[in-house]
Amino acid sequence: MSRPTMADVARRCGVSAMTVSYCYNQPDRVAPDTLRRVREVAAELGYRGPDPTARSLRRRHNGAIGVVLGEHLAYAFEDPQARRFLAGVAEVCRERGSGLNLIPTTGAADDVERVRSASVDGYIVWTTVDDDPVLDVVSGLGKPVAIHGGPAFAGARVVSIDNRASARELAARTFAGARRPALLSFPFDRDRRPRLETAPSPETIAFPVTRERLLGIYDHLGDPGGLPVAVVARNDRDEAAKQADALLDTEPDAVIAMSDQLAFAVLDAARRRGLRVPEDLAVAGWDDDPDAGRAGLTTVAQSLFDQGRDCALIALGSREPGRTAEWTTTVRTSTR
Amino acid sequence: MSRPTMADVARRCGVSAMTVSYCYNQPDRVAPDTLRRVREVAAELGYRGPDPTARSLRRRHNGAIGVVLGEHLAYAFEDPQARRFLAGVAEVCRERGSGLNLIPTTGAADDVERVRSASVDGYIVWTTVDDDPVLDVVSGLGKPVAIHGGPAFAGARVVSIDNRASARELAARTFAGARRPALLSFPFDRDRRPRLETAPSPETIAFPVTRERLLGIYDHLGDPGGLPVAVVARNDRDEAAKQADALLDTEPDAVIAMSDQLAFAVLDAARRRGLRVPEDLAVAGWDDDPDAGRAGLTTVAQSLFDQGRDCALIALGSREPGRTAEWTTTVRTSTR
DNA sequence: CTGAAAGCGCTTACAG
DNA sequence: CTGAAAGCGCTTACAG
Repeated sequence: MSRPTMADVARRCGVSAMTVSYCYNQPDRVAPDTLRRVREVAAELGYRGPDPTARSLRRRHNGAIGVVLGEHLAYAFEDPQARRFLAGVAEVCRERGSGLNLIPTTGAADDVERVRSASVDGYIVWTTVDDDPVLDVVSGLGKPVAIHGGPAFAGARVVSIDNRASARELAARTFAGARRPALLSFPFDRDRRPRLETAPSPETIAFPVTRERLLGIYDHLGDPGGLPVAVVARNDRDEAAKQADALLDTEPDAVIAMSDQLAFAVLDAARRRGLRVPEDLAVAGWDDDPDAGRAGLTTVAQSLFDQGRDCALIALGSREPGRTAEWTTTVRTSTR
Repeated sequence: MSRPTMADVARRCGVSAMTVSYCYNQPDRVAPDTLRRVREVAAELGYRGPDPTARSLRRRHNGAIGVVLGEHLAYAFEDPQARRFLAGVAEVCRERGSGLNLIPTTGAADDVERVRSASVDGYIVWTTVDDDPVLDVVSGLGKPVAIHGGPAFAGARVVSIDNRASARELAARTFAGARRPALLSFPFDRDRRPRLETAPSPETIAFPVTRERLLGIYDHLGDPGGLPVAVVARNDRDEAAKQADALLDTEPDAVIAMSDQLAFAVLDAARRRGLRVPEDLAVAGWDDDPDAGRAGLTTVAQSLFDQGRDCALIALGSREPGRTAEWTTTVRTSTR
């Protein structure tokens, strides 16, 4: 015999399968003697409890949520903010006894099927582009969907700060009195090609968070004029060094970076050039990273951990109305 | 009507359910006209494809592996080696179209049930103790199990370097000519209490990797005598600063650390005290971290990424005999 | 190229 | 306190 089933245990005990089922699901309802017998026989047969898949089918409930990551898993683990977010998701999963299914996607053709065929009760989408086919599939499944950072999508709820408003406020602070503002930006789209642009059009940006922040900055500037915008391949301090340098080559006197990691790259580059911060160069970022205080960095503080929690609650079917996440500008010494 | 099922599509099409099934699973076998009809009707009804749970039950195959993490998820993400390991696991999952289920455990009572009730085809166990009840459950499920680093367990395969041999060799190198060797160690057990011990007994150590490395060091020393052993709470450079200091207070002239992260903590502490490396203090670690070269650190190189791959292949049921992972000592300038 | 039937292993509302 | 029956949504080997 291969793995014993509930029916095997029942037969061997001389009881019905549903009595065995009750032993695992509502042991109080079963006579103590029966319970003991069933447990003995189960141990003897090597039966370890109800098959999770069969149980899920019957209960119409998987006890797991899927987290769709718009990048390689290794990248998601390397990004400090992604880690904080996932830690928040994991905390809720633990509280609720729920499983956590990681689904990395990279834009490949089989992404959609891998996402669809995950046995989960709800989805969280992390880092996606406006036209991601995964959004369409996931939102048509009749399961709850939380999208972090956007885009808004019918059948899904977005958890995000108001990126545009935060960018507007940060620009007002950082670009005050500046003559040559500049921006170090997250990638525009999935190809993640690093480059230097001038006042790019927001419509060309596929990542909603990036686009909203650019829009907020344009809101403040009124006319983006010749705003230099360096685009990094990903949110990594060391990898961004080159683009930070390219940006400083344009001789800005104020730089907004789309994260503290990128802002650190700007501060590193400024130090190499002997620039004084904030006198020669004002710098600001997002996230209020643990190192931001030490670095004196002005930044938009937000809790990715809490946003991870919110997304998990949504994916688990909590009915609370999605509220916009909180943010606040923490002003330190890197701005004038 | 709630979510449409395959039967709904079949009825609406005037075909049998199994023809619809074939449309999704073996479309070549279906007449082109039928295929088109079925797809049309499915789209119309909002049917997105076979239910993953029902399919899994029927096929007796979940298309996912479970990774049991012996710590909070946030910790696993913070440890560079854990990240490399998981990246290796994820790579195989992508190649095979398999899902990846993360199951953090902390020694709590409900760990066992959460692990058992995951709908997965195989397990990987990362960072566990000898008497972990999870090992017992997982190995009795009739599913393939890979344990990283040990302990050996009936019904499971271990993927690991020979930690004892590597420690012996590293000790021979690092402690050569030393009069006062010392050790900065991983935690001994799940309570992860930082402390300073003297020549602790290997039997008191619940984590197999830690124990094997201590044994290898004792092999070299012959008599561990008064070997100072500082124990950290976890594998984190900054958090280990305090224990590194406590260890240097014993005035050793050679320190082996159980990872490069911990070795960096020793180098940091040595720098603060103005000690010359290796003249005053020899230092060595494990892992050959990306930063180890820059730091001139002698270390036992191993690929956690490849070990992650191996574990994933085992968990997916690959029949290859488990081979011991490779390691090699990379000698740099931190030892004499 | 398509279908009738069986069955994956379990849980549930209902009787008794 | 326990059981007979139905059914969760699908796939498969077999006929035709």
